[in-house]
Amino acid sequence: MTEGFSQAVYRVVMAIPQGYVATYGMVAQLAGRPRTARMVGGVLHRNPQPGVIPCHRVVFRDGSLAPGFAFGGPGEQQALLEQECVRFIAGDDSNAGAAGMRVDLQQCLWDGRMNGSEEQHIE
DNA sequence: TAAATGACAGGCC
DNA sequence: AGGCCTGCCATTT
Repeated sequence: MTEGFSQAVYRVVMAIPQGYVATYGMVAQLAGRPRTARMVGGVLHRNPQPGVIPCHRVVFRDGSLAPGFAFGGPGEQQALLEQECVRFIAGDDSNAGAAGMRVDLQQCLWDGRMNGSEEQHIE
């Protein structure tokens, strides 16, 4: 199996707790390859185990999502994140105006730290 | 076997 | 501040 790296990526993505998001670069680093952010996305696109790997929790370094390459739909990914209590920045509050909907990495960026147990409970 | 591609990231203009 | 270009590295054909 030459998918050792893919396996690591799946494991990391699956370890992302609810309400949190991780960047491709972060996942890559946790997977053991700090410079393979592109690979992470490629792996998720190749074999996104449906229902097993929450690829919607993986976002860009800017907090943006993959444009047009979502698993079920560009809006679907964002909706899922909102469903997990992930805050979104609409660039409407009190900050630099104008800024496509981005995930609030300031609050929901995963620390790469697990919750003690090695498996999270998905309701 | 080698070359091209690709769900990114960071730096530069 | 925003947009463009290049670099990195594993997988695929």
